[in-house]
Amino acid sequence: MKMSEGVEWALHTCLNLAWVEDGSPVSATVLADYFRLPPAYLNKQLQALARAGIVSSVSGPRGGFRLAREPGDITVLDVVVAIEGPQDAFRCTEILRDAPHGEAGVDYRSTCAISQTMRKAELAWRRELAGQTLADVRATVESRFPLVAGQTRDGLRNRRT
Amino acid sequence: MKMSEGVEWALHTCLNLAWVEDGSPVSATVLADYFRLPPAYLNKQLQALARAGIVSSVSGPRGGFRLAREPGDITVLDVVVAIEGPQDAFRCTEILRDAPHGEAGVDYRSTCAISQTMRKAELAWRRELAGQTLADVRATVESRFPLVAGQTRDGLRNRRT
DNA sequence: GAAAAGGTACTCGGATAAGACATGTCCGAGTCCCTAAGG
DNA sequence: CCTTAGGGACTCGGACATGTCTTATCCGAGTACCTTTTC
Repeated sequence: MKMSEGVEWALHTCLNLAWVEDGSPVSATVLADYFRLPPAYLNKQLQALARAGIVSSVSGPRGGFRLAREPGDITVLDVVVAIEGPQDAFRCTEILRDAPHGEAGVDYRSTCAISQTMRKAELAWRRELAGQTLADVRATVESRFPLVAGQTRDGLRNRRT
Repeated sequence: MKMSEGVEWALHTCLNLAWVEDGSPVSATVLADYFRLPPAYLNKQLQALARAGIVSSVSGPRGGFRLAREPGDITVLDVVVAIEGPQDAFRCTEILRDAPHGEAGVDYRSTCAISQTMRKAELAWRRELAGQTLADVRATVESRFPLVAGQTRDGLRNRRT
């Protein structure tokens, strides 16, 4: 059970975008260079974020990506789902149906106690992630490390050609 | 982020073992045939459970697997960790270290706000799974479907050669 | 008849292939900006 | 000098290789039981 590494990239990149005060787009190349990541692959992740409506893309010179919504309206869960997909980690394949007394018409995804337990746990996980918005994370960082906001802004600006 | 299918197999199989009142071992072949699963592959999962001390194995004819502890002392988390491994789904690779102002000596796994958020969510997930023992699951099923316990016992007994 | 040695069949256990998914890369479609020519 | 058409460069977007992990299978090590032989 390994989460895609792109989730980490996407979260940090979204946080960086949240620090760009003017809504000017930042190219995938600049965003990738900031963390020394493969530009083309980060671009791929950003496309997923764009499809999910978290960032909006601008083509052409001076183009790039910007946050499509306010940081307070973007939860960490939104980003995770955008990259990983909406499916749960635990997928009940309803093996009870193949058991001796299994019946074809029953929906074992909802009746099976094990499936319920796993789903309940994932729900708790999602609840935690949905309770943290990008604005919350940004505020946490700014209160602990006040310099970071300015450093990031400058770092991204200097990398723009 | 997909959890191994073996987790579902292992949980259902452990639950079946919890219904074998006498501690007689049940072979992997019988356990696999009960759900029409590939025997050799289920055997592999059972080996992982044995390494984790959840089941104990007996070699030779009339051998097989039995629960190594009381069902009340086996949590769902124990089984999941035995199959999936102890590592978290989200692995912080500390990309902040490669950022412009990143420092080599800092442990970003503990300071990074994003890493903390993800870890907190996984902790909530683990807490849910650790709160459910195999005895709890068994009791839930028995209260809702009183016939299942006897059916499972008979089903496993009949498959023994 | 009882005991012991040997063989046999059945079990787990780890080493070994095949497939699926995440990772990484490349080139094309679209867009804006700059340049330059013409009015 | 102003307008406008054209070229060029830069961006996203999706299609195409590669690596790693899950899935699946196979054969060997070990053990209990049964058979057979001997006392």
